Amino acid sequence: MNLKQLAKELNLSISAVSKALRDSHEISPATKALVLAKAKELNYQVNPFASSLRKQISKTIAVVIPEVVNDFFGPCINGIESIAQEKGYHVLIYLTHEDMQREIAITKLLQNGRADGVIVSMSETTNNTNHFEELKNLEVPLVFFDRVAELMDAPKVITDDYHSGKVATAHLLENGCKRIAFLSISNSLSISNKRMNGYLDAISENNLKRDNSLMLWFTNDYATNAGMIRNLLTKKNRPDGIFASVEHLAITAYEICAELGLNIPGDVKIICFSNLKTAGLLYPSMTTITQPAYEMGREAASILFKLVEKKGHHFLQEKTVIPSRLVIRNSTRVV
Amino acid sequence: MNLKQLAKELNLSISAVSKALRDSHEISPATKALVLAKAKELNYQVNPFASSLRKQISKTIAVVIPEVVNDFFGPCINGIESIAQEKGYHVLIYLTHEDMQREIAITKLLQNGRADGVIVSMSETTNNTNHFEELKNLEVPLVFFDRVAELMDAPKVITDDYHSGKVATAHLLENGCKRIAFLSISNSLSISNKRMNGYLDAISENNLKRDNSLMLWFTNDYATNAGMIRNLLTKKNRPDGIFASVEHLAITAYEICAELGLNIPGDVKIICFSNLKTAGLLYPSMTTITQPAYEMGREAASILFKLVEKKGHHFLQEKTVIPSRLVIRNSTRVV
DNA sequence: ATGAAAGCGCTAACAA
DNA sequence: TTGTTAGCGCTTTCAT
Repeated sequence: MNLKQLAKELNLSISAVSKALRDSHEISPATKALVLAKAKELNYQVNPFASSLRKQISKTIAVVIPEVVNDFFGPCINGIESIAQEKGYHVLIYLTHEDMQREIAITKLLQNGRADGVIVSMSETTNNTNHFEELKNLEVPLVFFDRVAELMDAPKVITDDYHSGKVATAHLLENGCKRIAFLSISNSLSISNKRMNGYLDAISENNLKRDNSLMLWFTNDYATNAGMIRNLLTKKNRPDGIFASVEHLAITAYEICAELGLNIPGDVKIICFSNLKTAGLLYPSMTTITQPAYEMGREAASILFKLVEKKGHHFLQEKTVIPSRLVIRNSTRVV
Repeated sequence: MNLKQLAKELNLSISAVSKALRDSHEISPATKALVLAKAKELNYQVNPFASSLRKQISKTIAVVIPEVVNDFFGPCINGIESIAQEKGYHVLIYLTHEDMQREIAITKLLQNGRADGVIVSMSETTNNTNHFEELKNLEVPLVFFDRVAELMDAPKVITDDYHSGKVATAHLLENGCKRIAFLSISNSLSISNKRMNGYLDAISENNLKRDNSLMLWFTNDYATNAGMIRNLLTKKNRPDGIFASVEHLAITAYEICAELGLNIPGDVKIICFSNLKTAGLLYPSMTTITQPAYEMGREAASILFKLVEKKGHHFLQEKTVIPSRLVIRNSTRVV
């Protein structure tokens, strides 16, 4: 069923029908009604390719991400898709599998107008951004999120690690902690440092003294880590609060507490970063800070659509920082 | 950059260039080389809309799923996308948010050839399949996975719950368990029963007697559930193995064991269904059965492409059952 | 081996 | 208010 057939059925010209369907002001209400009714009756749907070819608009955006295996990118897709659905756009998904070569191949595919805009979270192995620059030069609107190309002149959506660190620490302070340990891994310095600065500022703003013996950087070896935490928790001046910047360190701490007979949250309060939906279930007495994945997806999509709708006008180049969420899960137990 | 411009640059006709680019046998090797070189130089990319319009083929598939928030649909997308990328197809994602009305709206969007085929996992609220029948009548290849439309004549990819139940139970038996409890929720009877039948058959095949007091169906209330498990574990003939058909029941059991001073896996061995990547980390002494989400995605996509490539020939209508995986996580501890 | 031309289905400028 | 027509860029048949 196409316009031609529909027009014939209605004894109207193709263009009249086309205009009626798009609610053009130059078509009489009566005709419009007629056309709409017939279109519905015959289940007419515009051919997206003809339309896109003619209008040079795809009504489609592309999302280029590493994988969809963790608790972050899934909700991101949800956020992006929800905005796209609102705006009547379609969403193409491309996975790089953390491989720069695939990322390059994918951006090639997007150089021909298949998508009106692209949302990207870069692969781990990506060490230059020429392929993204190419896209940009082709006037394809581009928004980065989470794993952003720092040096590129394009909108970026990231979480606020400093703020998260501060909020997490403040939460423990508000709950009576006086000696808060900061547990971190050292492999992504920028994030760790931001979180640590939040931690330090929260402490000084509460007129407490910084204690370097409470700040620990961990390895990739479980036994070593467990030992470090055991040391921390058995010394006479042990912390009454633990802020773990990574989930697994919190879990280890959780276990060591159990081993040492320390009560959570009675003796030690633990807070950590986690996007695990079931974290509350798993650790009823642990508080978590959640990356606002869904919101980041929505924000990235919103920015992209602004660019798409004013195609070529790169008026929005700054970084958008979305605060993480403090999720206090220890009050309710959901089963 | 389009064919016309490229042809002009080369002093060739549009059709010659087009043919050369698609490696037609009616173009001389010399010309082909010339064309390819120029195309690369000028970064020519075919316009997908013109091509699709002309060929009536989109080189795109659509995936219609409820959400991407859990540990199941994420890996599914990975599986689907990996096959699509191999085949040179693009992947459109549509989320129903468990809402039948959205699902209907989405299937409407797919009635105009935008996708060459559709992979569906139905929304919870979907109570009839007219919208899918419509798609099918339009000769759009359709494959269901996980949440399948039982009554529809279309390929379906599901997991093998009976087999999973059997394997889980057998695993405990092989590890010396004699009295294995079966913990289940009652809200999805079909799945529960299948898993239970696997459990029962494994038991009888090992010449053990069925003990109905070891089979428990739980509620949605944590306290009640905890009480039931506490009862189970404190009676004199307590089980030495627990097969939980749902993750949270296993966790509760895990906690009650701790509370009662029962050793895991020394006194009680626990196995449960879980797609949580971190399950092994969280519960080093617990074994899990994993839904093969990634494989299901790949399988669904494979079947779909068979249909797409022989469009209209619905030669593959049977159910594909993919066995779940037994993941023994207690041997290694990944941090 | 190359080129001319029709047309996929739609939109929009222009005519009537 | 409605109709005519010229493409959007590509593929493909048919001619050369």
